[in-house]
Amino acid sequence: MPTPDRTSLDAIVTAARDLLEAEGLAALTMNAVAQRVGVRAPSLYKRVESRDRLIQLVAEATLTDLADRLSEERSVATIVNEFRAFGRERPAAFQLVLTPASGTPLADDSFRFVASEAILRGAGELAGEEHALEAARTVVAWATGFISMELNGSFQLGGDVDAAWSYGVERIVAAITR
Amino acid sequence: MPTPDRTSLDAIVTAARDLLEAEGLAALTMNAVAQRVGVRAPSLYKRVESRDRLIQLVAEATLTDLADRLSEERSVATIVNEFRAFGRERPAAFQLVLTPASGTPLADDSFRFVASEAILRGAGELAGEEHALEAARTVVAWATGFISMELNGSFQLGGDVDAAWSYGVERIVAAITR
DNA sequence: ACCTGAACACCGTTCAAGT
DNA sequence: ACCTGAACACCGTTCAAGT
Repeated sequence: MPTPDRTSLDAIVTAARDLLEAEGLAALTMNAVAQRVGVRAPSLYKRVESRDRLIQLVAEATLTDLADRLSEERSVATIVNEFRAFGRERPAAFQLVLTPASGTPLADDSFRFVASEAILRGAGELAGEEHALEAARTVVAWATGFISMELNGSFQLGGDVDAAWSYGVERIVAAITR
Repeated sequence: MPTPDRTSLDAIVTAARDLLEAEGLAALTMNAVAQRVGVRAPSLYKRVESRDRLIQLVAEATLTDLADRLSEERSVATIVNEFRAFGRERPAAFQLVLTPASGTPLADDSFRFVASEAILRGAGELAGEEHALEAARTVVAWATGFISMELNGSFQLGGDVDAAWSYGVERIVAAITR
C-alpha cells in the first residue's frame, strides 16, 4: 500500500543549505539533514543519490539565488557591491560555490554561466565588447578574492576594510574602462 | 624499556602534505598518514593533538614555503607570477591556505603575515607607503581570486586564460601605481 | 617512552523487511 | 511506494596493555 510522502527534494536541499550556513560543511551530514526534514537518513536516498550530489544541489541553488540578485544591478560597481552583500549574508554558501576546496562537488557549468551574465554585461559596457571577457574575469577575480579574504579573516593587518573595498572598486573599474 | 622513535612530527606533516596534494583533503585521514609513516593511527596522537591540528600544521608549512618563494621576487608582476606558479604546483595546499572552506583549520596569523610581506613591499613601491596596504589588498585579492578560479575550473567561457592573466597584471599594476 | 589492538561514537550507504 | 532498523566499512579518538 502506497505511503504518502513525508518529505521532498526541495525540503532536503533547503535543510542542507540551512545546515551548511549554520554549522559548516562538516555538519552537513545525512543524519542531520534527515532529522531536519523528519525522516531517517536512509530515506534520503530515495530522493538524492549521495551526500556529494546533495552538496552539488546546494551549490547550484546558491548560484541561482546569486544570479537573481546580480541580474537586477546595472553598473559594475553595484553588481560587485551586491556580490559582496551576498557573501556576507551567506558566507558558507559563497565559499562553497566560489572557492570550493579540492574534492568538493562542483555546480554544473550551466549554473555558473547564469551567475556570470550580469558581470559580463557590465564589464562589456566599460571595456568594449572585444575585451568583455578579460575585463569580467579581472573584476570577478578581484571581487571573489577580496570577499573570500574578508570572510576567512585574512585581512589581519588592520586598516579600514571598507575603504580598501571602495579603493579597489574604483581602481578596478578605472582599470578596465577603455 | 624505552623504544626508539619510529617516526617524527616532520615526517607526519610531510606525509599529510603529500596526501593532501595527491588525493585531496578528504583523503588526508589519520589512517592514511599513519600508513605512510609506518605506524598505526593511534601513535600519531603522541605527536599531533588531532587531525585538525595536523591540517593546520600543513597550512602553516605551506605559508612558510610560499613566503620563501615570494621573498626572492622584487616587482609586483614577478611576485604575482610566482604566486600563480606556486598555486599550479600545489593546488590543494594553495586552496587550503588561501581560500579555506568554512570549518577548515586556519594557519596562525603570524604565518600569513610572513607570506604577505613581499607583496606589501612591492605594492608600497608603486602606490606610495601611505597606500601600501590598500594597494597590496587589491593585488592579493585579484591574484588569489584569479588563481583560485583557474584551479577550480571556473574559467569556462573560453578565451585565453594566460592572456587574461597578463591583461590583469598589467591593469592592476597600472591601477595601483600613483 | 613509544606503540598497539580493542573499543566508542560517529560517518555514508545498502538492503531486507515492514506498512 | 516510501520508510525503517540493522548491518557494513569506514572515520577520529581514547585507553589499557604490551615492549
